[in-house]
Amino acid sequence: MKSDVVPPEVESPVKRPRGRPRKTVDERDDGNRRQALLAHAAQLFRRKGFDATTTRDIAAAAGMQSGSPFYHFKSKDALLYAVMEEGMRSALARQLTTTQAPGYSDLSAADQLRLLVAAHFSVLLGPGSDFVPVMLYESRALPVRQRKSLALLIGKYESLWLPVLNSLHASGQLRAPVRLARLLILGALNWTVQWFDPKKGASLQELTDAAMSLFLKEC
Amino acid sequence: MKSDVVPPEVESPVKRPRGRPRKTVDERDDGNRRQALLAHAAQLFRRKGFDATTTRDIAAAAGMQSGSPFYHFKSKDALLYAVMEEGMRSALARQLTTTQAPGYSDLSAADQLRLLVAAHFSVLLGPGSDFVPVMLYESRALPVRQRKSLALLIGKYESLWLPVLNSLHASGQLRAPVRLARLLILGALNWTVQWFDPKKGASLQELTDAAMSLFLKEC
DNA sequence: CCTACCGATCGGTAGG
DNA sequence: CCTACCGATCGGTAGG
Repeated sequence: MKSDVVPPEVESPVKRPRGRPRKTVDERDDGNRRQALLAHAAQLFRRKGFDATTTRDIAAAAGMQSGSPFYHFKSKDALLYAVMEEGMRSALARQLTTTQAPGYSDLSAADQLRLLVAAHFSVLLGPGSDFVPVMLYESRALPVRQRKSLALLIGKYESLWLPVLNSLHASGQLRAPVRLARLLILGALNWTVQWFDPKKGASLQELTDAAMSLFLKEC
Repeated sequence: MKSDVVPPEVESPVKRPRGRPRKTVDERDDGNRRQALLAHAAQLFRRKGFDATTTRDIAAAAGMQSGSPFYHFKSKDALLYAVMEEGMRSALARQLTTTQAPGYSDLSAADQLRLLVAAHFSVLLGPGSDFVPVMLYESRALPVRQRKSLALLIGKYESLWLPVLNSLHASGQLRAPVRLARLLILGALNWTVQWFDPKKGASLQELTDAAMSLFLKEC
């Protein structure tokens, strides 16, 4: 197919007043259209993976034409990064409201860990939780630059677990080295994305109980 | 500039009669070329993911031209499946030689679990271990038909853990429900693919010790 | 296993 | 945000 048929009717006398919108920013804040794109992108990235999801898929899911996502995001990578950043932001916010709630510091270390685990599961498996799983399982698709930027947030999130784990290690309820214990515990939690189905089997509560009784000695 | 570089030694009189080889089979067993394709595919699938790896990448890594992988595998999907099947086959073989070794049944349940964990880590993180990680992290890319076929092998592998875990549960060394415990434990182990680096940090031995002391009560 | 392709698709863009 | 594209790439194949 060559360039032969140009429809002559598409000639508007009134051009756009000030040219096209700036393209130098990664995204524009045009309200809910951008949010809709993010939510559908998160869902599709989670279900099919980043590479197997086309920008056309995302546009169609949001009710747009194929080129329109690029009005809101300058590239597919930028969309992925926005999804992941939103995921980390919500995970961090959730964790902070947990640890800063009144009475948290009065709890036993075991109960503190239980709250952290429950919050982690909630943001990972609860309703509307597509952003964090995408961050966990698709970060390989991210350019190195942005991966490092995300690593800062991840490091902050992981460091929030250390005081509790140190305390449990000191009291003998956690015997494994704290650094390895944190990696193994978070691994067990993160892997639930692969098999947990809220509509059948165990509840989030039972899952949290099982994790606690698996990790802690309390004897 | 094409028909002059045919090495005369590959011209076997009994080789191929004429025409092209049958295409009805998924693969042909032509020895090490097929194995080389599999190994390079496993490595690339693991590092970049299935969708981000092109059949041209694989061909180049194996020193072939872009169309040649399709002489050995009828599709990119067939290559992925072959990698995964090889992964599961080696994992099962490893696990069976562990549990059927002389003296295994005389060990304590805790020591039996330790052997299973060590074998799992070996096949997951040891030298030349690209096949199992691909199976763990890329099965979403597999057509449903073949995914179900793999699920049989996976179920068999997972069921091998149940006797040991049941025994530990009965003796109080494992308090979590066995079904959930198995999922959480294997999750913790499988996630090590994301962070374990054999060239720095802990050794496989230390990793196994940490996992055992994290999961078991031994009190 | 190579050469020489093809049809389809995809990320992205010009211009409005 | 839509229309109408393009250049590049990719899985796969015909024929030897």
